[in-house]
Amino acid sequence: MAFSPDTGRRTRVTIREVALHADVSQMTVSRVLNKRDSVRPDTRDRVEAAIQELGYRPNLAARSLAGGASCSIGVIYHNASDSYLGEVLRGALTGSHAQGHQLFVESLPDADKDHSLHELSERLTRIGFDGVILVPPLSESEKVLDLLASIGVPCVLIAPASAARPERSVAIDDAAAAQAMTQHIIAQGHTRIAFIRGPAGQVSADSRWEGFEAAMAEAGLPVRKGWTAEGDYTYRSGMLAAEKILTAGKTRPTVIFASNDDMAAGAITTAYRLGLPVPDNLSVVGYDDTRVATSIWPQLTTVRQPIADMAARAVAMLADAVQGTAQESEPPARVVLDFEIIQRESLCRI
Amino acid sequence: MAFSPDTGRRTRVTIREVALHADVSQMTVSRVLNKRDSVRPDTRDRVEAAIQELGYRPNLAARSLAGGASCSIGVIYHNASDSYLGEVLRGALTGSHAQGHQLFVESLPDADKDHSLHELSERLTRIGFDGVILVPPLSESEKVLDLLASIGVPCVLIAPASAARPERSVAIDDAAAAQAMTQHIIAQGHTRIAFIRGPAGQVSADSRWEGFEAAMAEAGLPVRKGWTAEGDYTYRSGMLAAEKILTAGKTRPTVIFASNDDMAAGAITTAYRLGLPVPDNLSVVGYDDTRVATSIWPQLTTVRQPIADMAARAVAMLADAVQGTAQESEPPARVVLDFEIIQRESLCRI
DNA sequence: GTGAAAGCGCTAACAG
DNA sequence: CTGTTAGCGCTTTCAC
Repeated sequence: MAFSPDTGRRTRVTIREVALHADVSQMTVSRVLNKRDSVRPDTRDRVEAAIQELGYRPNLAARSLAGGASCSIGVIYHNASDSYLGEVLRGALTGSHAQGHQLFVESLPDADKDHSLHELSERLTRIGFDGVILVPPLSESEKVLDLLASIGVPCVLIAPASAARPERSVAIDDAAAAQAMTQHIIAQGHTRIAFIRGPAGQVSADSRWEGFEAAMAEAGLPVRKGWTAEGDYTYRSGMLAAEKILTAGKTRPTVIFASNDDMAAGAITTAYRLGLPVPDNLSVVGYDDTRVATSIWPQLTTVRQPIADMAARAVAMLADAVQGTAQESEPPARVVLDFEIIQRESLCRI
Repeated sequence: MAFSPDTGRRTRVTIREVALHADVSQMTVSRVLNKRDSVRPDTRDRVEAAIQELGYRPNLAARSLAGGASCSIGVIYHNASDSYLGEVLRGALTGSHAQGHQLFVESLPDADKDHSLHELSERLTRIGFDGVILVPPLSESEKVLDLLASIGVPCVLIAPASAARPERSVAIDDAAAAQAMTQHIIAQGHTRIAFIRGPAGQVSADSRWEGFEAAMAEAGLPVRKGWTAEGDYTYRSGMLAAEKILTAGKTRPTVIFASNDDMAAGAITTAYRLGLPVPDNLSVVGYDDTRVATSIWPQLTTVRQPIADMAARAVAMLADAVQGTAQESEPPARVVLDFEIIQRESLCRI
């Protein structure tokens, strides 16, 4: 560590000192740092040793200034999506630092009110983001997308984009995930399976439903009307949907598959109220693996989305788009990441 | 907007163009931007007009590079604190951008394992944060604090620091908040009040308990042993605590005050299971105003902490500390922000 | 393969 | 009150 002579306070090690120490030029250090061109192996080793020894860390501000490639990215979200937010921010932060971008966060109080839309429009032009990342359910709001398109701000959706939309997006394959989870449920011996779906018309909700149907058909199991309900992704709607399902007919399902964790949590509460402890008398599974999944009891068997990775990826895509690095053809506009089935206590064998 | 002649793509407006446009020097623009010194009103107006007209936005990278005052700040958290995380990051992001700092996020998988502590220690020295922000419950972990102290990394705790600790902190007055909430409950006509406290020994848990006791004493109400239970801030422990309280004696409390929202949610579930709908037959209140508070039904009456503000403040304090801007005397090492009582549906008059 | 020069956009320090 | 002169730490040209 270097110390400034006057104050004695720590001064950050710069590339210059590393160069001096390794007896090379700054450029060579920079090349090693960026794994660029070819640097002779022994030179590289010498530089890396110096970096290690001096405890050098690059100054991101300097880098992005010199590189000229930095841009300011806005993460826009809406209250209802708070469950993702922490993860999204974490991922976006990681992704933007790696590339030296400036990250901003904006919340849109109410996605449906024109008032708020105008506000967003103003803020957007005032701050002048180079690009914008939309967190669900904003990423499914046609109004917001249209607004962005009219302003001409490039954006990336963290969500399954509807096929009709030209926007870039990063998501998991909801249909495949729901199908995989349904298969997992069936593999546990269940045959009487109920489903709580999300709002009709929302791409992600529709896909999850399709995946469920596909797996049921594949297994030759019936999708009973009385064992199907629609919710709006809230805890409350999960309670109501479960009540409808569990009090419908004479026979009850042995498991309820809810399209998100909040509704699964609501279903569990209803089950208890009806004297059906989970998972002893009824299994419940969720989707998303948000915080509720582990903060309730029993903890939810659910589908995990790699939210942080998705956000990091979104940042990278956005940067490419803004800087024109991405050629019109090469990188796919829609990135699909892998999901994971997380087995916890709310689902048991039968 | 300026366009580069070759590509036709937008090029960011710089301070230079603003200066040209307003017919002043860059310095004057800079002074207007930073509200520094005195600039003649009409000059200022001219500059501001130019900024507006050109749609100028400062380049944070350049600013922090030139200012030399930037530092890299790590936000360190632990799984259990995820409920805050989104808010913390939001606030920290805002605070750090305003001052041009670099923000990093690190998670500590398990705060109690030595293994993980070593890992943190390594990462800390490797990345070389200039300072660190600790999110609860990490901010109450003596081990982590000791580690940080031994490495010599300045830190700010988002939490009530124990009086014995020298660390800087930003928090709300937990005792006062719990007392205010208890008074609010009493004002609704309740006299049979139960309390679910957090882990004994944890500063915040102890303070909340003290606040509750103080308000009860003040109102001349008894704190019954059977109506008191301890939890560990999890949903599960809230269920158990509520079960203990509600099945204890012949008379039941009319309200349960849980020390956090998760436990309150657990208490509500237990209440339903025991045939006591909330809030008709039992009121429940929480603390923190995290996401669960509004994602369950009925929504929780709770105490709100201004988490984002706290984080922003923490960033500012940390920057001061790192840069030595703060004189040993002047700014208080412990900042206390205002809380707020949020009235929702889970508490009703009696 | 490596180095020297020039500057990214901004703000400190001093002049005037 | 305002302008001039230097850089901040890094990367981009170009040379060699």
